[in-house]
Amino acid sequence: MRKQSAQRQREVLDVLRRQGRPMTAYEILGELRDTEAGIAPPTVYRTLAVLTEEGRAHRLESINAYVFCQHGHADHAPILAICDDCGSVEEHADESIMERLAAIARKSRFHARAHVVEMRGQCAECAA
Amino acid sequence: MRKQSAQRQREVLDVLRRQGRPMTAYEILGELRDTEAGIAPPTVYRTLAVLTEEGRAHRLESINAYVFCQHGHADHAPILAICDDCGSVEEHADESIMERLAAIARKSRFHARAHVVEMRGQCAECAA
DNA sequence: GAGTGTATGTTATAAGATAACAAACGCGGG
DNA sequence: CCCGCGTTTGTTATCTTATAACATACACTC
Repeated sequence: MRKQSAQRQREVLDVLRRQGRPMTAYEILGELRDTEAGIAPPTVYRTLAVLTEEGRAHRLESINAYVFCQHGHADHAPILAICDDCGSVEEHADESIMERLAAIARKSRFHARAHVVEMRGQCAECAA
Repeated sequence: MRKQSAQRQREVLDVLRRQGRPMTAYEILGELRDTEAGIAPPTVYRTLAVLTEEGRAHRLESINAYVFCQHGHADHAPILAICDDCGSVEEHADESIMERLAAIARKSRFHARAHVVEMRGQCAECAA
């Protein structure tokens, strides 16, 4: 009755894609429980760790939630614009910001392994 | 027996400055309890909300902690380099990154109210 | 088919944050 | 002066987020 992690990952990713909005780990857990009774938080967190590591999902640090990765951007960190009104997230990429961050890191000899770039505010629709 | 919020804010800021490192809300709470017995989490969170709002302290979204603001940078968001080994934080400012973010927001008509820019990795000392 | 290393499941609890209500203060009008 | 009322602060309880620690099952090799 155990599941291969690859299958778990697909399931979680499917939930995120279906919903198309940021979800907390516990919201995802709730969805998974519809089809699989006894599943517990650590399972979800472990799966999300893999998915975010691989860039197939993103963690929204400022709201403790996760979204499906829109962009197939291989390795550059996403810029996430989070609407505080409707909860939607837009994903952007910008090479120049990443370069600039790299430059700052170089200058202070900081070895960056991960970046977090988020904007909080109102999306176009909610601001209208 | 009540305290003016201004005094509370000074106390919290003093703790953060004294320690010179990121602290969680509960760590700050612990320090405050040394001098003031019955203080509770909401008091600390409320004070931190004011301080971060005013830019006198920063919240580290990716590690749920707070630091004293080094820079007196009036209104531009800080770029925070967090060392995962020793926990130190370096604060940077970079106008061009903020402009670039503003440009991205403009293009998608996103109304940004706050920015989060963090780097996670190893500081110069720990990488040496 | 026993031994061993790794992946997954489970239980329990730690850590972070806030809702909801209560009490104190401060200030303007009577 | 002191009453009423809005605002700030304190308190209790609870909710949400996340993980430690241990248990079990599987996969692979010899």
